[in-house]
Amino acid sequence: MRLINRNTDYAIRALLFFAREDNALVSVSRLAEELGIPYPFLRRILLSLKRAGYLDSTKGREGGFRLIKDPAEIRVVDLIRVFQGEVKLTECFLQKNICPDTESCPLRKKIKELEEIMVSRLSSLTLQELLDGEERS
Amino acid sequence: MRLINRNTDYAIRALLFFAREDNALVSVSRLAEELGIPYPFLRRILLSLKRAGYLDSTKGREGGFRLIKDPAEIRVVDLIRVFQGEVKLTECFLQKNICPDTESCPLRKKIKELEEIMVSRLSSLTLQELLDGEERS
DNA sequence: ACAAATTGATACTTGTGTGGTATCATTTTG
DNA sequence: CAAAATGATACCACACAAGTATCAATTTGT
Repeated sequence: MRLINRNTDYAIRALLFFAREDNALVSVSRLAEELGIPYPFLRRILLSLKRAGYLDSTKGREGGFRLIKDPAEIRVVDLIRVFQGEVKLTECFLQKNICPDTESCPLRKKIKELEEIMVSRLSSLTLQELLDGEERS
Repeated sequence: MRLINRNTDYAIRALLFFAREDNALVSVSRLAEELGIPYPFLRRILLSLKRAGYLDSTKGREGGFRLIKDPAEIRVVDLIRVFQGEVKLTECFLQKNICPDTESCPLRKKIKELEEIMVSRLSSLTLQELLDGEERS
């Protein structure tokens, strides 16, 4: 069971790097080298982050990506949503035929409670907080 | 992202059925029909539950499985462990090369916190509680 | 002008895990 | 002694995750 997948993980690392780099323009090739992430994989991730509004980019030689959002306003839960979809602990099969009635199933109710706790915690976790955590250690 | 998979889900439903049936001997074929679960799949699940100490069985005609544990002592977290392994939100890749130092990575620390909350909540959730929840609704 | 270096877009490959099936052996009982 | 049950294990199919490859468009240093 995995809370965040590789896409999300890499995305967070990349955004932290951009933030530490003081929002400078950084090319994928440099970033891939710095972070030890496969170049073509990272490229696709940065494109997604751009489409999601976290980065902008300039093409051509000397081009690259740049952070355009305040780390204090980048929430981990939203990054998870970009790469993995909504945070739902009760996926697919619990719903359909077997357990049609959401409200009456006590197991589903309990899992739903857990889900709400997770989402609320993840919602309050921002990249800024992760940056602060780095410095302190 | 899924907290419990199909094995665990079916296992819980099966154990609840045994409990409601007052620990009587029930054959896989009957149980499969009652719960609408594919027979051979359910069979394998019950075998696992037996090996894990929740059920015993008698062979032969008129044979079947029987619950041998108090629902108040069957914890959902342990059932998850049987079918999905330890509850770990930080699986595989966060550990190895990329982020070798467990303690210094603020993201891992946060995820670890979440994991502890989940495990503690799941540990206090027993089948008896699910049974009580059913009656009330 | 033009080649090199970059982003944009998307299709492809590969490995693993989940959900489910099939088969054969053993045991019990009407 | 056949039917019906458990015991054990091998196999199959699909989905998803992780990663690769390719081609087009854009910019810039020389």
